[in-house]
Amino acid sequence: MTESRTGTPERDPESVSRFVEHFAAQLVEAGMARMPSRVFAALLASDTGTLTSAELGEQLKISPAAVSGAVRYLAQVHMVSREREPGSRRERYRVHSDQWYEALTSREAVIKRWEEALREGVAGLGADTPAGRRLAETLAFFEFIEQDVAQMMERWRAHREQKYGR
Amino acid sequence: MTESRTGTPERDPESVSRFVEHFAAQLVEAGMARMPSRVFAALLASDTGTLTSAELGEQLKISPAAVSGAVRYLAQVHMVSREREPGSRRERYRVHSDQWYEALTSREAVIKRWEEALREGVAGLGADTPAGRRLAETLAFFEFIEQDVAQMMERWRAHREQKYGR
DNA sequence: CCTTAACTTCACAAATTTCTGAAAGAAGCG
DNA sequence: CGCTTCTTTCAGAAATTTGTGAAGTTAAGG
Repeated sequence: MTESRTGTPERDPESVSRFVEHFAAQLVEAGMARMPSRVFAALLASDTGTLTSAELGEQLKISPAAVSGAVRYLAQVHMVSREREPGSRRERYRVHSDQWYEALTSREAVIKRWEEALREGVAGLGADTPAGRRLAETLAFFEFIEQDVAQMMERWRAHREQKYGR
Repeated sequence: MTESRTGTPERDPESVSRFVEHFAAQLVEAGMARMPSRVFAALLASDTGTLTSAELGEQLKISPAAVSGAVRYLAQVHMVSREREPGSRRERYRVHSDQWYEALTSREAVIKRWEEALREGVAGLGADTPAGRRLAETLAFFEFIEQDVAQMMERWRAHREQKYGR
């Protein structure tokens, strides 16, 4: 990696942009809206893991309105958190790894609603019908997953600690 | 559950439809397109776990073209499989639980592409930069998940076997 | 208080996606 | 073969989603 004379590794905007757009495209393909995907990718690729609205707008060439909307969504699904710079009306947005891993894997709210729909389905179709049994088994699967994913995250934390040091 | 005089549990189309639309709505909210979601939910709620194109079209009040498109997508992501009724040009579509649990949890292709994008990002930004390190850790997380999810599915199969008998 | 910087909301134009009807394409069956 | 039944493809109308500029809101700092 090339370095500037200050000792700070240089950030090639070209490389950053290539990653941001490429990674965002994958998120879009997985069902996430375009702006939130791009904003999130930009945060991931930032040095400090935080960016202000203005920085996001400039880097991604989007309006303040678009930043606002994207960030509202990302905060809602706990993929980023918002911070107020003390003594300023400027806002900072941050990716915090642990937080977004959780958001990604558990999707708790989503799974909970799937389970709810399945429970109603079992009740409506009858637990003793073939379809009812299928729905019940699907429900059992989700319940299992939900519980097991929590354990998986613990294993991940242990794994990372061992790999990167605490 | 009420039964008809034939001994077959009755399927109240009203209940079926309520479930189908409700569950499909959750899938849509999770990022899946509307028609595939509805078709999939209808299959889940069917007695045999299979339906023909015509049945799907009639039940969901959609055109043959819409069925075709939805089913093409579902087959592509391995959530349903297509079968040819022997001695007929009629096609049947089937949900097979194991199959779609796999599809849902692993999303192998998706994760692989995420990993690829992250790897390029690490290379482009430099593994020795703060951002590069963040991407590398994210990559490590996905690699860990990918491997652990496979084990989770084995645990599920064991769990189910014990719960429902093989 | 007033000014001003920053974020948010809103209405709308543009782009995209979705679903349909119609036509074309397979494949069984005589 | 050719008739018939089913499925797929395709062009386009309709609906939805997206992103913007402009106006509105909030709060810091005189």
